[in-house]
Amino acid sequence: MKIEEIIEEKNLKRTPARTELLEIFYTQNKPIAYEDIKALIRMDKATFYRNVSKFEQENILSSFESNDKKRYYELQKNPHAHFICNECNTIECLKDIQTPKIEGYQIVDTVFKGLCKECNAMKEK
Amino acid sequence: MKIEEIIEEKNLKRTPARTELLEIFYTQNKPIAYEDIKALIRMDKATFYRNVSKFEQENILSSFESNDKKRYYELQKNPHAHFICNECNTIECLKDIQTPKIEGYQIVDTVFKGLCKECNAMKEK
DNA sequence: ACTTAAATGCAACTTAGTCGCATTTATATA
DNA sequence: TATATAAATGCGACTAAGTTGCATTTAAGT
Repeated sequence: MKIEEIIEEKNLKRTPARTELLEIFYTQNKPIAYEDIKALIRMDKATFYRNVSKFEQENILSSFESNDKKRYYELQKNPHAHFICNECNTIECLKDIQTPKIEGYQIVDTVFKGLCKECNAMKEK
Repeated sequence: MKIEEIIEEKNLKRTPARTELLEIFYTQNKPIAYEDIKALIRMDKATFYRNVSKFEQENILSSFESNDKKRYYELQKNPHAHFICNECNTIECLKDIQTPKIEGYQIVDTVFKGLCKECNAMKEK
């Protein structure tokens, strides 16, 4: 689906800031925080935060907080779980892991925390 | 296991601040953030953060970040997953959900995000 | 009692994220 | 095509979580 279609489908105003943001989220195929994106965008940070917040309400983006206190945003097409390593702090997309269902709840995102493959192997030695 | 035993088992110095902190974590049987605890403790916030950080290194506590940007800490005895509601922001302990294993990784904590039972039922209507 | 490394308190600092307000702009309608 | 208006933006000030450096205190071994 094209960016313009997403914006219009949700009855949002099609502003340059929003197009710019969604284009970046489409290109970067991983969760990104404001810090990662700020050099690429022209809008004010208040505009950034207001827009991602709106996108989240509209289920265009999902987000989670990482160990570094920053909020990471990602497009909601192809939802998948994430793994945050407590040792090296990298964030990994787990596209092959299916997350469990919980009766009555609606799960939008799943975050596992612990030791990633590399750090875990390191520790075994 | 008693608090004194935990501290000594990990070869930590037994200070009043640490005893106080662990006593609170034992009493409160849910994840707590600095804001929740600050009225109850006498230590400086730097001491709080340095200690919970140390406790985490020693696997006495685990932590995760919630929607409100705050880090929540919880004792590591009886580890279990958590559910954070994107609507009402409550944090729920999922003691009956067993978290999936991932080959090669060590999972310390699992956080599900989405709509809790109440908010999900509300939305169905 | 003495020694010493570790823990603490304090104050200054950093930075993610928010908010109010004046201005601008996308879109609907006449 | 001009106009009205609600929504979006930029700016600047603000909030609060968490960190850091440093001087002082303290737990624990000898």
